[in-house]
Amino acid sequence: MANGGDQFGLAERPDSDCMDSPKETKQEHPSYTLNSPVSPQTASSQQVSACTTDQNGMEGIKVFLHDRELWTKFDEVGTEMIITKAGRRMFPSYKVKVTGLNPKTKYILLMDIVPGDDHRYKFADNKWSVTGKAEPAMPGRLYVHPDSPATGAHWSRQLISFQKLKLTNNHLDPFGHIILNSMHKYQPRLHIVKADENNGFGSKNTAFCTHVFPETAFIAVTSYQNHKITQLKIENNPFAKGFRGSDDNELHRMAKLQGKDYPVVPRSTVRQRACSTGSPFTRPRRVETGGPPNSLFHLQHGQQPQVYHCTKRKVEENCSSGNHQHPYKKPFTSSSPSEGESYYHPSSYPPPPPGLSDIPLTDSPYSSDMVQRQACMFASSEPRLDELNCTSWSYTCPLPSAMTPMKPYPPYTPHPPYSSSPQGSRLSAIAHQNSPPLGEHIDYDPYQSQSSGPPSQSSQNIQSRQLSSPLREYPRYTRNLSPPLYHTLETHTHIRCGVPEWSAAS
DNA sequence: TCTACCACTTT
DNA sequence: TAAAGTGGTAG
Repeated sequence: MANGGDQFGLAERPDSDCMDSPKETKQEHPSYTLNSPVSPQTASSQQVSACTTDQNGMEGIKVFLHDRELWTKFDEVGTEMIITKAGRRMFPSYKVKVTGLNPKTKYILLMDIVPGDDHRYKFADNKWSVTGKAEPAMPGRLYVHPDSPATGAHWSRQLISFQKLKLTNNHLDPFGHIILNSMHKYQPRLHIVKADENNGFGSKNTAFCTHVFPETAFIAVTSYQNHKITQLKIENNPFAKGFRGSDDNELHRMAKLQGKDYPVVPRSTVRQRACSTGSPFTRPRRVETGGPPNSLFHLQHGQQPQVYHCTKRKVEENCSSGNHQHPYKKPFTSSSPSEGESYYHPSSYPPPPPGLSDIPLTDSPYSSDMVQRQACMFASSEPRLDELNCTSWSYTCPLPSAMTPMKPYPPYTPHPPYSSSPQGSRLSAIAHQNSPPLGEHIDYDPYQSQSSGPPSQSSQNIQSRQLSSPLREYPRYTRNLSPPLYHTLETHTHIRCGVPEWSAAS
């Protein structure tokens, strides 16, 4: 973030590597990619990392962050996202361009937001600093893109926008919004899940890959802390246009708002004590080798990033009814790719977001229905996709085991009373895996680009963790439930103790 | 730290 | 025109 890095201490990303972003005028940056569990892959050392595994058909997928320049601006100051009881959209909006998808294969695109570390922050003296240990992570929720499932051709056609995703601090949120804790750091992640008939969502080996753009990390707040962020929001968010203008205008406007006939000093002015550009949070620099930033999941020394692939498996019949085309909704109206995008490496990591298995991969009446809804949130379920059944959604949230293939989990238990559940889907595992604070669980080797190695311990660890991790059971949701609920998959994010990925400035 | 409300804006 | 998305403010 700030200072060329990021305010939160995420590893820096190579800037120069705007890879081949097709036609886009703006640069796109590939995200870090982690592949599903089956076979570990290594991210390419280049800017564009792609899923290279040839086993699950996810190889070659590249994701580019749209408007990366804007994200970077925020990141340099220390991005803050407002969270409200009713739910607040993210700004900048999370939009991506995806390439490398098989035009005829169906995919489900979803997002989740995992803890960036296990700290609670405070903003004082114009800087963020750690003020304590993080609150227990909320049940992770997945936001399934409303167009899901859709063919690769569809996803590749235009910018994919997640702008309707909303953040809330209401732990009992009934709308399916992503639940976050204020003053905590988070990292959005994108998951691409293969949804063809041979790779059903509920299958054990659902192929998927995860992409993480470090510059999209942010601290959740109930009101802006850093005035620079406020100004950036006002300057760039069309809905905040009313707050733009000259100082005089602002004074008059505020006076009017306050029913005063005299100018008042804008709060921003008062509050805004020369914000220092630097932020206490500096992301660890990426590995010396210069590979892609390993930011999120900081690499352990000597460890290589691993990409996991889920093996394909036939979709359970009841889950996937085939490939009917689902009526695509209106094309994204979001700015065209040319507006600028940052690329990022696709990171397909181990566990897909929890609850993925619950998402209808194929067009089924149900999926169609989903399509019509905005966001599909999924309550995370079991860690294992294979166990999910499409009839009812039973969500048990295990600890994010799969996330960290290489290391054992520290004794951190965000959600103490987990009821063990025999079930677990890999997808859900993904969610769980994803849940842990970034950087701690995923060992990601930016340099290893092609998958070649055996799953190694990763998968083993994942499995063992899944087995050993306590599961939390959630009520079963039937399709008769209100729409919002259906779209939400909750996953338990798990905060681990350990070295914060984003070093806190102190 | 959080919430409800406000005026203003885009959609 | 209505609905929804903005940040600011008071409490």
